[in-house]
Amino acid sequence: MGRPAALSRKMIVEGAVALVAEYGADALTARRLGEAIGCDPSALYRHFADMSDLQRAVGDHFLGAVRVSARSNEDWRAALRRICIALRAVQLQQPRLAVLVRAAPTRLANELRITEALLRELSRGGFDAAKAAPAYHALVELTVGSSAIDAGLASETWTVRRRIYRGWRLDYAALDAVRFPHSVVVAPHLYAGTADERFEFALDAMIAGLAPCSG
Amino acid sequence: MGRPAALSRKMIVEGAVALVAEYGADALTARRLGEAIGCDPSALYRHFADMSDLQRAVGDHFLGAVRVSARSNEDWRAALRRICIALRAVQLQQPRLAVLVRAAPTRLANELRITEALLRELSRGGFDAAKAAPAYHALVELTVGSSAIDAGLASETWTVRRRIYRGWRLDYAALDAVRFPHSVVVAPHLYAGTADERFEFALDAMIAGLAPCSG
DNA sequence: GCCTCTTTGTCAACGGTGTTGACAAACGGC
DNA sequence: GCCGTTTGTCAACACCGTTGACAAAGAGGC
Repeated sequence: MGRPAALSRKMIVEGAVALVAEYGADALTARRLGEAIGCDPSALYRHFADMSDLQRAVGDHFLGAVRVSARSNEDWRAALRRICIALRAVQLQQPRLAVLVRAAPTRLANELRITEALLRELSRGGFDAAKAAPAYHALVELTVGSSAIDAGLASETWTVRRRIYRGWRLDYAALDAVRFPHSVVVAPHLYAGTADERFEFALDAMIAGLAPCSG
Repeated sequence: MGRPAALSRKMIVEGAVALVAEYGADALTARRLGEAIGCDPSALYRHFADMSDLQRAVGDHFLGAVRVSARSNEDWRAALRRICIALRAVQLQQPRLAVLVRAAPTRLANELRITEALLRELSRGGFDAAKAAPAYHALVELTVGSSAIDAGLASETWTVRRRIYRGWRLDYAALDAVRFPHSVVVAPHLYAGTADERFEFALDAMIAGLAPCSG
């Protein structure tokens, strides 16, 4: 009953995804989305409580790109590593949306799928329920948190990022060697390589620390 | 020469800090700050490039609360742990400002101080320059990233947080046991305890993973 | 067929944001 | 006393999320 709906949550999310894919997450405003899908901005509020509600739905849509299915002959550590790296890659693609996905578990379809996969691999690694939960939280905090840090530069090109990192290294190297002796010494190695490499180093350390000295 | 300055970066930051301390980081807008310190909003732009520049300065001010000086009879691991926990605590106090501090190294006074301290402790733990840098990045990514995740609820009371966590646990427990078998089993342990406890578990795992099976 | 109820999209508006450009005040140097 | 420079003020621009009143359009009861 009532006036027939010209819009739906699904249609709105699809329009929003297209908008974000083309113009970036900053373009995801009520007015721009309304113009893109041909409706008044306020019509969105008939289907979503507020913009953050819509943003969560869009963010979960992007999580759909994370492949979590088990692969043959893949160690549970390797599987955890692969899933976390894929999760991070998606977060980096849409940093603005990642902010909302990470603020609280959305418990939407794709997030649940990823959570289930991580817990599955931990179970395969011998973690019982009580031990899997803190390990899961540790992995998610590192993965999602790392994405938050690197998201700011994710939209820059590889060349620009390298130049920025070099600038930071030079800044640390130029510090007063009396007040900042260790910073000056380590400066050449700070922000070396890519952010992905730094994350993978941290991830490997975390996985190693979760299951110390065991198979 | 020129008209004498009634404002200064320092005065503005002090006013901004007072504003944030009293009304929260959301209150840190050009108009509200201008009203608080008795100047036109646009005057702020004579001293800061834009609002994010000002926010970085305010964020660094709050980092001043992190005590980094070495303590006697403190293991380097314990020192790293203590500094990271203190850094996280500050970030959680001002989550909105933390967003900017973590986006890129501000290389402002207090951030440099903390960086130097972390590198100092890693050096004490036997890390040479090439090994200290990735370990430093791993610790910062975990610490700052974890803060980002928990910041959303940091302003709630202990009671409210507990209720929210319980709601999430119940949501995971109520999932379809066929599609989400591991989630359902682990559900009672997800978001158990406090966010601080979860972070400290992750931090201990990370520190253990950085220096595996050694003294 | 009509009347009513409910849903849904439109419209205009409110209060807020960061930021900019033109202008005036107030100093130091000549 | 003028001149150039710095600095604060003012008004405005272009946005933002969100809300309340209103109109369109179907469903159900009579």
